[in-house]
Amino acid sequence: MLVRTATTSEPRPAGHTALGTESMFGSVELVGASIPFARGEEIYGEAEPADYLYKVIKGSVRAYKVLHDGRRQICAFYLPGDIFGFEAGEEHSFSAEAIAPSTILLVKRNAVTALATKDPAIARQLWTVTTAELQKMQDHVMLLIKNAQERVVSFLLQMAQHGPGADEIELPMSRQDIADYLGLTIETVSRTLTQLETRATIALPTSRRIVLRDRSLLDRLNS
Amino acid sequence: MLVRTATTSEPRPAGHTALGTESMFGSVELVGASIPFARGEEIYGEAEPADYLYKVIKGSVRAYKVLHDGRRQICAFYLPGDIFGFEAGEEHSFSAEAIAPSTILLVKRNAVTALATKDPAIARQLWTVTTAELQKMQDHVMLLIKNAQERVVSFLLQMAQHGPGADEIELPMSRQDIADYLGLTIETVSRTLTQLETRATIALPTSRRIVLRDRSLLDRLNS
DNA sequence: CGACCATTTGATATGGATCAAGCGATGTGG
DNA sequence: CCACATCGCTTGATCCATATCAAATGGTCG
Repeated sequence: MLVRTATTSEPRPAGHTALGTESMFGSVELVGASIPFARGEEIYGEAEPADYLYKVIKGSVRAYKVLHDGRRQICAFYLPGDIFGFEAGEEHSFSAEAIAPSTILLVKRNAVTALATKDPAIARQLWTVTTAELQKMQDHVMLLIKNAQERVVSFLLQMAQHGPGADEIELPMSRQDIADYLGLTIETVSRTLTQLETRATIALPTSRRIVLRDRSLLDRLNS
Repeated sequence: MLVRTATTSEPRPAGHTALGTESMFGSVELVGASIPFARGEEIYGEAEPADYLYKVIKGSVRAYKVLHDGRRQICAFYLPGDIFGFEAGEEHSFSAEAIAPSTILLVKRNAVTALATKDPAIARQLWTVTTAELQKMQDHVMLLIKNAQERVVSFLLQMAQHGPGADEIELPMSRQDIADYLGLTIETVSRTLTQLETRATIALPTSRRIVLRDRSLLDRLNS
């Protein structure tokens, strides 16, 4: 899910005219508040009014829903540069929490949409970010029909695309978070990772740090 | 997934100012071609240029992706009134086929987006339809973490919201299509349906026609 | 009627869940 | 500085929901 956003903080090739989200959230009319959140703190809850759009400046965020019986599904992780909080209606359809100590930039949704009606460039950016989100959701659906190993590998490759270090991943989330994102149990995630380590496909220096040892094999396992 | 679109052909209450998709696809500048498709015929394929937006006039459509090994995941069904073909990039990220003989209205995507930059109302509609699509995808993700019975029940209730007959559903798609949408096998779908019938929760006059006998129980099973 | 295809039903296998225990890192108080 | 509690993770044993394999049934069209 973290794959295709065009909103990383990586340098852009010169001459690339990409309508990054910089202008949307960087617009003088729109500067919002940069607010710190503690680990585990709620940013917004399901069914709360969706008055803001959010951008991760530092840290990471999980967006999730809880079923009646307590099962939790994490719909997305948002890392620095990602924008979230888009909603169909006037209310949030899921909750969002900081995974680690995070800084989040808040911008009034009204302000953005109002500006979008005047400035086609802003409108176009909103569209781009939203369809990218749609794409990520579709990818998530495809992920959920795969088997456990494929899910874990897909997840690792997604995470690898975000960080700057190509083959080394620093996970901001717990095994439980990964499990709830992949639709697996914590035990299955753990077992799958040790299995990959045993086969020397990855290395686990610590539980939160993963080194991709055999990228081509991982790509193959990813389908 | 078929739940929350505001684009059914049902009569709207008088005085309701909903920006239906009527104006978007009905705009004089935008009238496109109404094209007939045979059962099983491809409307567009994955990775083809996404030059059009589509609206189902008659019939039904399945949008799907196929994994390397042949597993097919149906991402969405589109019924009369539904609009589809939104994409993040310049290419379709999945394929679309007519399930039954269908009439599809095609409109140049360029024309719509160009018009959207001039007409905020059109832009707003595009936004609404896209976030509704996003919502449906999220619902689909939540569906895929449920057990077989819950998935089938969710599906039936979704389908029931579309048709005018509250408790009687005419399915346009095969068991295989349902299975590929729910991430189950055809056998599991069939067994679950017979099980619901045995318990008098539904009736199956024919395999394509389903009567919801105990709506409150179904609602409870849906979570 | 007979061929074909979709659906249902039955028997068995299996991947991942569940239940349960062990382990390692981190932190706290004596 | 060291017992000891805590928490997140890993590992093991068993169970179960759904997949898989296989066959029977039923509906449709020539």
